[in-house]
Amino acid sequence: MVSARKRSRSLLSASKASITNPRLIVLEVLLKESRPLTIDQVLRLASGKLAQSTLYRVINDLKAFDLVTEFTTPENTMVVELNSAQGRHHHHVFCRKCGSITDIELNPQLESSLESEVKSIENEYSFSIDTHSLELFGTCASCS
Amino acid sequence: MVSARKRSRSLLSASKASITNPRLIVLEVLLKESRPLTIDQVLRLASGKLAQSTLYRVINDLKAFDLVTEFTTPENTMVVELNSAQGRHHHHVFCRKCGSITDIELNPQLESSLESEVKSIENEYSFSIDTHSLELFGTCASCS
DNA sequence: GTCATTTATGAGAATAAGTCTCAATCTTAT
DNA sequence: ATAAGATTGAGACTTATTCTCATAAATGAC
Repeated sequence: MVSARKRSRSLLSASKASITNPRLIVLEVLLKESRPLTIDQVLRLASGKLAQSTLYRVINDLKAFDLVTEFTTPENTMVVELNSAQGRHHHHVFCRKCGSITDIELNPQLESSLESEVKSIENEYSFSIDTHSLELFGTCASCS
Repeated sequence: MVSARKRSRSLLSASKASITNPRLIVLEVLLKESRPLTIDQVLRLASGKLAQSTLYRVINDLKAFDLVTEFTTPENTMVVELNSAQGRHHHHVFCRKCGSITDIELNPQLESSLESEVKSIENEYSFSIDTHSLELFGTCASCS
């Protein structure tokens, strides 16, 4: 098992991005947690080794390198998620109580009928659609 | 055809909410436009007859009366939408260029398989899920 | 209708998330 | 090892939303 630090390095060098401490820290945190994290969570997990402004900037950089994806919770806070090696298309479940975010995958059949529906919506409304996101809201196991 | 003002009044009285000018103005604007509107759009359409702080408060009130729904665009700005009489479950398409928002309905079959998938996700992840939202992103007809 | 009580409003202050600035510090390629 | 270029940190700034509180409007009892 390669260390998170080494994996972070190779992610950056594979992206031809310069290898700096803040970037490594953010990637390591995301690799170790392997779940979507809010800014606050990343900041806390980096335990003060990171300026807030740097974190925001680093996230934008990593997004540009296509290493992470950014989205926002229903409460409008920014969330970062590592684009895993496989990078499967997936969706999110938000817990209204504790705010936790869980990745889910739809069963492939449904996902593909969703995609064909999207195609017919493109026609019907003459939109051109490049992504979709399905979000589920409720209460997680530990909160109910 | 009943006037927007009258319809707004009866919406409020049906909700046992007190009938005030700002509330009427917001409801009228939403009734007249009959599409989701951002805060700025509502303010502009109310042409200065409404304090910004009042608008935010009124929106929260109307939400509490279950007369409107609030959500946010991918750019994180608040959007209000009237809960129409029928109040059909629907989804949104966002135009990345002009920011316009369009309501769409999925074909009922797909919507119901989505719902049964949601049920099986509830089991699999032991979440209890109360709503879902599907959002499509792309470019609208007039922008492409 | 009038009045007293309750409730909502407006204007601006306060908060909070995210972005920007710029001098100082790392990275990289040579 | 060094110079050129890219990145960082700290805090100022911006912008969206919420809060405060004195004033004004709405309601319900008479």
